[in-house]
Amino acid sequence: MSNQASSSTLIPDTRTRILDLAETLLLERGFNAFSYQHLARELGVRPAAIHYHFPSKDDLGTALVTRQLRRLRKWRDLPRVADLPPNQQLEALFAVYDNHLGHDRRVCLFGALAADFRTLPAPMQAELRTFNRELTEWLAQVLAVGRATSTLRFVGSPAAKATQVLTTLAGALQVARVHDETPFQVIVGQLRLELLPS
Amino acid sequence: MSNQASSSTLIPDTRTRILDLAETLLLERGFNAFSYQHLARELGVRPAAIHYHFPSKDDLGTALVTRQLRRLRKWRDLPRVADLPPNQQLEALFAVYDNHLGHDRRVCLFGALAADFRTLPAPMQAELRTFNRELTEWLAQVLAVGRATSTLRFVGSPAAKATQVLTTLAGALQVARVHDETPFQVIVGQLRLELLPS
DNA sequence: GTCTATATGATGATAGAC
DNA sequence: GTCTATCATCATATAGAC
Repeated sequence: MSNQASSSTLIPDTRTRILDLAETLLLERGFNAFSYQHLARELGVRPAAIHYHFPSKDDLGTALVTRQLRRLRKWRDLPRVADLPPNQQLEALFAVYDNHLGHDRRVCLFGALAADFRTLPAPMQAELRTFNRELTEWLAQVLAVGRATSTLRFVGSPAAKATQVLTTLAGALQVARVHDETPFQVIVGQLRLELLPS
Repeated sequence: MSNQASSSTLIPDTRTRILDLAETLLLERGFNAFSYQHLARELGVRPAAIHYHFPSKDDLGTALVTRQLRRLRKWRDLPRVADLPPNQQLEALFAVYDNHLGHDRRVCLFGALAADFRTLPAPMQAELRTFNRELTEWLAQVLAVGRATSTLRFVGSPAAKATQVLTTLAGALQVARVHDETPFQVIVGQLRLELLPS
């Protein structure tokens, strides 16, 4: 723990370098499409070196989701996000997905793991459920306040709309992967058109 | 070709049995999560027997997408679908996704392949793009007619709305996989609420 | 504490038997 | 034409060197 990502040093330690690379491969190719060999080759070490930091691939996968969950909570609670009006919180959410698009059209964590879900280790499944539940609850709250203050507009319950919007955004990144950026922009444009009062 | 699925016999030939099982595994576990061994064990043959019918896994994968594309075109052109009014065509589409849900919460073809897209062979990628494009074009047409005849209601272009709705449906099956059927029903309920005039 | 050499099994694919 | 025995390679994982 001498050189963590959270410290002030600029050079990440091996553990963090592994996590960063694994995250890239997960979001760009899928969990079952990269191996310890891929990681090791890219990092200039032997596969077993990865096993030291993450005994099994299950451990690595779980660590990846746990880190993302930690990031979600941190992001959500940032003053520059938490203190925004609901319509701008929604835009901040769009910006996160747009940022994925800019990083070589990465899909989001949920979109990367949903299809292969049944092949994932149980702890990873549990963490991903928590991740999605907390994100949905956050957006439901944003939507509820937004409608109450007339800065957002929609029919149905805030919880239902939150589930729908997040599902659409996850899917939009997948469509962008299969085709190009256009459908993503089209979908987000459609969401804005529907949610933001004219 | 002595015993094809399209013939009147009830016992599918080996090739069709392979395709059916591979399709199940693809939609329930993902393309990179099943092997020729899995197929062979289940079918009671050796892995190399699969290689006879589909020389490489790439060939098998491509055949799977091609078959689904053929089915899509057939379904779309069925009188009982093509002759419906737009709102009922939309319901017919929902029924297809609901049917996936009923089959052990299978995701749709697109949802199964999008995350791992970059690891797929080029012909498979091309077929999946065609599949998604044709489905979107079909729905866009349904939506256009629906709005013109006041049986469906939405803002934005029919093409944009079609892209959004299909993306949402694909995502809804993925959410159902990760959690349970509830979010799927919630999302489809939300789509009905928004698209069908009250 | 950190990593390398090595083992064991699964993977996709070939050559050849029936 | 259809499938089986076999292969080379890659997968994850362990035991042990530094």
